[in-house]
Amino acid sequence: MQVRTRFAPSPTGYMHLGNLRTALYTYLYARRTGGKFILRIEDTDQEREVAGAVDIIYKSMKTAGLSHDEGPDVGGPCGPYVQSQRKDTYMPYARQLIESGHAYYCFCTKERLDEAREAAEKKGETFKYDKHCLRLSKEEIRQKLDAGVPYVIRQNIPTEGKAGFDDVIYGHVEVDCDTLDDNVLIKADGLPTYNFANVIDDHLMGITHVMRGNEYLSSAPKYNLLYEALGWTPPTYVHLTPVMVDAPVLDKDGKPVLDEAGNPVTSKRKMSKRKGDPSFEDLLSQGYLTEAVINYLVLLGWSPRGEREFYTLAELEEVFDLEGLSKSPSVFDIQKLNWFNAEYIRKLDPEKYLELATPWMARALDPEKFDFKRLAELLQGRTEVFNQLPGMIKFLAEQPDFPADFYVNKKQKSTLESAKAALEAALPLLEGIEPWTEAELHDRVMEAIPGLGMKNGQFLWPLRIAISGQMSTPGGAFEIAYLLGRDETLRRLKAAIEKL
RNA sequence: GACCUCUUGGUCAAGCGGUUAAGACACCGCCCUUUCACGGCGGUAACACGGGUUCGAGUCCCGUAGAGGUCGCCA
Repeated sequence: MQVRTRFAPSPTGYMHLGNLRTALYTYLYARRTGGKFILRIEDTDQEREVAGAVDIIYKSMKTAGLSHDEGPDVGGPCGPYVQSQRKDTYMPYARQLIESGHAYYCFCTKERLDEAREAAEKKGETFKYDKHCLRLSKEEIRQKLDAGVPYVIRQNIPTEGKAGFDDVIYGHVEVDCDTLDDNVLIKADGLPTYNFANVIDDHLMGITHVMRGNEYLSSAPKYNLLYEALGWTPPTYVHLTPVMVDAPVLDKDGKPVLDEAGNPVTSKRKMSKRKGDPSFEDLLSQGYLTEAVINYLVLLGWSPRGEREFYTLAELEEVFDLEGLSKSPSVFDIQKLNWFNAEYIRKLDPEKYLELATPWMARALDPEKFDFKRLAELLQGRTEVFNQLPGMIKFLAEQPDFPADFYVNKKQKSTLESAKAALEAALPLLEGIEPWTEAELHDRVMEAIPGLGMKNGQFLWPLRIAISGQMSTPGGAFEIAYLLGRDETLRRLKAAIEKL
């Protein structure tokens, strides 16, 4: 049987990384098995509708390279693929379940339920609907329906026995039915809840493998009960672990909580856009490469079981499997992502790098005044994330103030005295250099250093400090001098000698 | 609180009854070097705990602890 998987996000306005990873795994499994990948929009909560949110989903999937075979925008044999447009498909199944006794009308008001919930909470008990409306007679139900009393339809969970399901990652999971609540299947507005819609749609769309977040693990037994009641074969379940983040614990005022040593206390929690964790879009706009994010993400919770770490999407489509999926949550590690990103950036064609880096460099420097091409060559091997670029090069536009002890470097045998001597020797030397090219700078300076009785470091270290004002720079003294140009280099050099 | 699930270094993870318990990131040291980075070499660091089962357990079973999830007319 051909595999059919689906990614079924609800439109929230952004693609968070946990969702992206779920989409990725779901996509990969379909591709690997030669199956179909379906996109379905779960928008049955009309109160939470966010304008433009569906477009963000399309856009994110497209940039990530996760193309779907069926979906709202591309069509397919099982449409519509937007749940709010399938409103009428759910009710008949709900009626069928009522007929067979697996569901029932419920006329309880929200107020009554809230009270009951509160009462249960006070007693320290778990709230469970008391099946109050299950006891209504056919007559009573008829009357209320005719009178237009608002109602919902609830699943009628057996009061005894067990319910369970099989999961590829977790194996067989089973619970006592009496711990399960009679969930609402159809809401008062006539739309189905997720609990119902996912079962109906997955079946109608022929989904063979349901891959979704592990937050559904607890409710999966109920879904299986529904499949049974409808006489359908349940899909293969694959519940995916959440992506966590190890974040500082905040107190009521939003300040970090500190331990006795004064270090921030951290704890792991699910990644959350609302708590400030980055979404896919955020990462891209910060200067992460799509390929790096995908590569990092696929390995966060899945292992190819080898030593290889670099994979393109196309390669993943060949090797992804369910066996490598992890059972425990994984913590998102920005440092490892940064490393992946740096690796991908280094592998970029220089022209491509220049293209991507230019807007970031332009935030700090005027492209008319600086040689961006040369700068890009210098920067490519040192870029982790593009948003670090402006900070790395802004010293070229404006030299920062720096303390004199920058000149002191034990390893280079540079002291305040030697630095002063080096700079004073450098000034006339540089003044005579023509043309002002890196090669010329390099050759003339290198041939002059031995005659000054200095080590390379004794001369070059202070020179670089004097003209950059920084301990570390993207490039050595010659590169910086070239980028700065003759006038600015000499100006900075004179100012530095003055200060010493 | 109840129910479900999980637990190998700081992080991602390999391991599927017998290993000196891989590898990667991070960190530290050395080398290269006009700084930083890159690269090369090396290092610190883990099977949550307690019981079983077994000739033998990170691997199987049971407890305990810790963590995560669920308990909505949200998905």
